[in-house]
Amino acid sequence: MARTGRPRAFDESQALERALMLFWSRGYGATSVQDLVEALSLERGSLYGAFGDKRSFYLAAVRLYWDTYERGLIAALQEGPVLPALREVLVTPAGAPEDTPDAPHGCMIGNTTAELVPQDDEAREVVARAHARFIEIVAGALRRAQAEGEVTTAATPEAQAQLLLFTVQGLSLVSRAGVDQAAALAAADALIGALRA
Amino acid sequence: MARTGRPRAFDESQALERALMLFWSRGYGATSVQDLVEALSLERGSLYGAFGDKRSFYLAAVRLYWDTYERGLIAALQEGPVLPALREVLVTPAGAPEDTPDAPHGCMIGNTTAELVPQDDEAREVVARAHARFIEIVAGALRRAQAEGEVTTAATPEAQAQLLLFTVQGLSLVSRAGVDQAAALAAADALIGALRA
DNA sequence: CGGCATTTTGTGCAAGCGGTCAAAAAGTCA
DNA sequence: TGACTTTTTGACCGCTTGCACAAAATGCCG
Repeated sequence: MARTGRPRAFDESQALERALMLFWSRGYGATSVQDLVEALSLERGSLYGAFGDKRSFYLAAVRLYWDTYERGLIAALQEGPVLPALREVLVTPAGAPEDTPDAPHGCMIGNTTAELVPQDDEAREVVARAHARFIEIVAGALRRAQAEGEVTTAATPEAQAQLLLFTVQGLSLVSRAGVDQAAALAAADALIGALRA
Repeated sequence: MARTGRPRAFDESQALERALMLFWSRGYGATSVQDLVEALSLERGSLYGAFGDKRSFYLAAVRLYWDTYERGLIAALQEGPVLPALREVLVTPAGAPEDTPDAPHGCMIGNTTAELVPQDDEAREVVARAHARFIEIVAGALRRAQAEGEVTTAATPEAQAQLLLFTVQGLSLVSRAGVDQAAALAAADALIGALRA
């Protein structure tokens, strides 16, 4: 049932994707509902009808972001040597050319942490879940890699995964302010090297 | 000359300190001028007269934050073994009790990076300078420690310092969303251990 | 074809925002 | 004391914000 009524005039998931890009590049506070209305080419009322208020909309975008990221992370780690894949994971957020002013910067989970988490419990949950999943996935891969002798057993896979979470979050954050590309790569290599058995 | 006119009724540097606390705990966007007026117990006009607009005020607070941090960093690294001091530097931002809702969370440089840098060149400068100084100071200490055989020479001091910047920024960011204290310490130890010669 | 359910559209609104300003107050100095 | 300079004070402004709502539009189903 419930298939009656006037149909949507816009593609909901595509609108969410565009909203994600806006929120990603400008942040939550700096993106006004007006901006969204213009960028998505729909009216205010439609937006509120489809996605609820601005906060819900933003959180939906963050969830989309994380789902996408998580899929990529799992795919990157599921086979082959782990360290090169992890190096790629680390280095990717630093790779943005940064010339276009509206290009997304940094990791959206990190942005959300900084801007929303202090006063928004739902945002905190979303972010905490993302962190937990990251550690779960990466620690799993590291455990395999330790068993195969690829990664040092000087620390537990969980501690190593936690360290990687810190590093990737820090790297993508620091990158927003501009970072010497070569220096960032050297730092990533230093970490990956330290994990090698 | 210039000693005439009605004298200030408030302590400017103390006001700046309180403003720092507010901005630190709530962020830029979530701190309204009204909040500042109430917390500092002065009127709107006085605030604008003394500090200029909200952005300038915030940036002044950030500079105060960094100056304080930098002094502490230099003091911590100037003598004795470097690695324990670095461990402390790493771990400190994770140590906040987190119970009080208005307690500052994370590193204010990191918060500024996430919230202001994308659209504020002056903020970007302040942040970039802080990053550069951090690396300069830490790399200097690491160079000494490498020479004394305390720290591995598997990577350059600069790369190691850059890695530490990423990690401390990431750790303090991630901490805002709540982090298992023990896990954070384990990760920090994993990194410090990896730097040991 | 005609009710029905739903979305679209665009206007409207109260609240809060950052920021300004003119008058009163409070010192200094001749 | 009385001009002069600066700060305080609190009212005020225009703007933008997130959000609500009523009327029109649109497609489905009996």
